[in-house]
Amino acid sequence: MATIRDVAKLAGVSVATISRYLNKSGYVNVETEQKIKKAIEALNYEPNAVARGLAGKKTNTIALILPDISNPFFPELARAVEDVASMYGYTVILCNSDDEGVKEKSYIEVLKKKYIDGIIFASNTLDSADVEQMTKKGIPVVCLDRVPPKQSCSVVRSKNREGAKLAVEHLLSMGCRKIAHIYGPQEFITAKERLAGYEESVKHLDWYSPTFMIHGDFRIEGGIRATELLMERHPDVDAIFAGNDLMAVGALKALHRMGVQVPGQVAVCGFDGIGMTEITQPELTTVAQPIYEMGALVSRILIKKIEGTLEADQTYELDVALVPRESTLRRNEHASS
Amino acid sequence: MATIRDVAKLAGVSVATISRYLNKSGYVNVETEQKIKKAIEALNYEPNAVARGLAGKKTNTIALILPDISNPFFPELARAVEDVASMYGYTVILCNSDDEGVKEKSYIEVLKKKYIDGIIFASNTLDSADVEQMTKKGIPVVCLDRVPPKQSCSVVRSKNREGAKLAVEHLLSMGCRKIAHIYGPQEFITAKERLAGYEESVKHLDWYSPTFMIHGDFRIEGGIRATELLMERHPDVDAIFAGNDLMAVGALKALHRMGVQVPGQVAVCGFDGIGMTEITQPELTTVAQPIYEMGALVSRILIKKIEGTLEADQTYELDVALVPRESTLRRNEHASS
DNA sequence: CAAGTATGTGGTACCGGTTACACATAAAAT
DNA sequence: ATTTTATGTGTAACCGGTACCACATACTTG
Repeated sequence: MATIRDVAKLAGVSVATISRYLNKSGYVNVETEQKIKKAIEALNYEPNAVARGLAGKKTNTIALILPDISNPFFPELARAVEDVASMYGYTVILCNSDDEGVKEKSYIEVLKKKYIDGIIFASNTLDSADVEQMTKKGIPVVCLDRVPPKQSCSVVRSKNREGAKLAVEHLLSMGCRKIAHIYGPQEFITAKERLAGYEESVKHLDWYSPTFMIHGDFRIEGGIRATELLMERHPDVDAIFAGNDLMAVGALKALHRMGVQVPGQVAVCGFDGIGMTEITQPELTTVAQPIYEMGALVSRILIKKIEGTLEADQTYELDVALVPRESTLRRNEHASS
Repeated sequence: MATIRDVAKLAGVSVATISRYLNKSGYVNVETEQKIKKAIEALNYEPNAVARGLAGKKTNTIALILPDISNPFFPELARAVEDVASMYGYTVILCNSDDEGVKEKSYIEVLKKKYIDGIIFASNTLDSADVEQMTKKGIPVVCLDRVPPKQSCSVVRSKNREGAKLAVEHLLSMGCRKIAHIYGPQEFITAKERLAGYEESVKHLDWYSPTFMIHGDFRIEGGIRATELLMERHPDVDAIFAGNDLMAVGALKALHRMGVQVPGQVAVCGFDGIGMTEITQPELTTVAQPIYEMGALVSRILIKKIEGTLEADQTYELDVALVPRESTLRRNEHASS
């Protein structure tokens, strides 16, 4: 591999001039430019990114820390992050934290040593102290969805509370009268907000009771167990709003096993809009987050922070959209509540 | 951030000694060791990975180039790769190639500049010339599943032909008599081999005809279209073996739309063993590849090559396993063919 | 007792870039 | 005519490590 000094020698100029040429910083004469071009061509020269990183403390690398890439919510997000990053000339490091603070911290240690330019957090546990520490050390951080908006960094999230309301309204409009909610672990702000939205929407209704709210783990298995518990406790429910799509899938599975018709006897609605919702039978109604857009946005924001184009930390709240599908399709549409 | 020279100064020794201590290379006196430890502690010193990378041409970073992380086959694989990598102290860079040669090459360019230690290819287009070029430049490459085994690098793959035979045999044992195959794009060696396995298994049967082999694109949509075409052409098929799970899901969807019972009228079997197969209705029988194990293995092999523990390029063929589920469950089990 | 070897440490070139600063020249402004 | 200012280029320190080599002791060996 040729180095900048080789190029300098061949072009008959100094390394400084080459560097200036490469970075378009400072003056370079047109003729010199030609000579340099030729030399670079001839030597097949590629500037060494590591050396650049060391000298400039910038590596054009960002990290994406998420709980688990094999959780179906994240691949699309990761794809979006990487698409935007690569568009801007950045490379993406993938980290699976399993939502464990220890792992997160150990990743951060490594990433700092590697002069990573910025971090996207889609993982949970980190408290704002940690984040602040990062940003103070000059490493921009952007958080995604799952972080309480104590403004120590920019945050991209979506309207969970509103989404939950959309779901409940939709179910009501479909004629459902007893709508249960399977909520996710309350450490997740998303789970909390969705639960709150649900509660707000239903608490004034005559059938309302806290026993319609059942805990789940944000995974299929949890959705199954919650649904079993629910149907035992309230055989008369006619709708389940799950705190995320995975649990909704679980609900579907459980109901199918019990021989309960969906949407005939019980309607089911999820939240997130992951691809899976289109392959269940019946297809799953869901409150879709714009997953790809969220990833693209979070990536763009991080890069802007890195490049100094953006200063103020801000919270971006993206709209969610109800995607009505078969799992909530009922004959008596638009019945009055 | 403290540097090695700060530590040296505080400990009253030279940087060389610190370096020796850090890398456990060469001698360091026990007492000196204590002083160094203290100094490191006091300064909260962390060696700079970029500087190390520049000096040692080793970055403890590997790249995973795959077509698209949002293809459900890859998240689990990526997870495995990252798990193993992080266990060995490596960091993983994620690249989505969309199976486009141009993108692959541009990633490779960047990765070389970054002194990446090795590359895992789960992407298609690269020919062995490219791979050879890499390995010659001292960058170890390991290929996954989708690459023709012209031995220019180590390859991890699974037994596609055998898997296809398993699928056909299973369908036959379930009493199916006319088994169609939706094959994937023939640029993919996996698709080719599965097709070959299918053909071998059925060509001696009296109903065999090339018209039972239909082209699909390895995605849900392609599975749907292929199934529609197939059912029009051969309304009498009683089983579909799809070249991958996504197309099997498509088949399921198409059949459901047509009002064809699965497995009653038509049994469906996929290939890959992605998570989706457990959430369809009916659940999908599939020839499961050990996806996580493949990822873990490929990662381990790459790291061994990087660290010189492994020299000879080898091909690892992993076993696949038929996972029988509802989509092929037929009354007349074990009927004779 | 001289030579050889294991132990311990320091000086410094080097990895391959960036960039501050000095210096030179030509054109524009005063 | 002199001072600015814009243009163009080179020298060398620096980023923060690694590792080769020299050198100094303290024991073994022959």
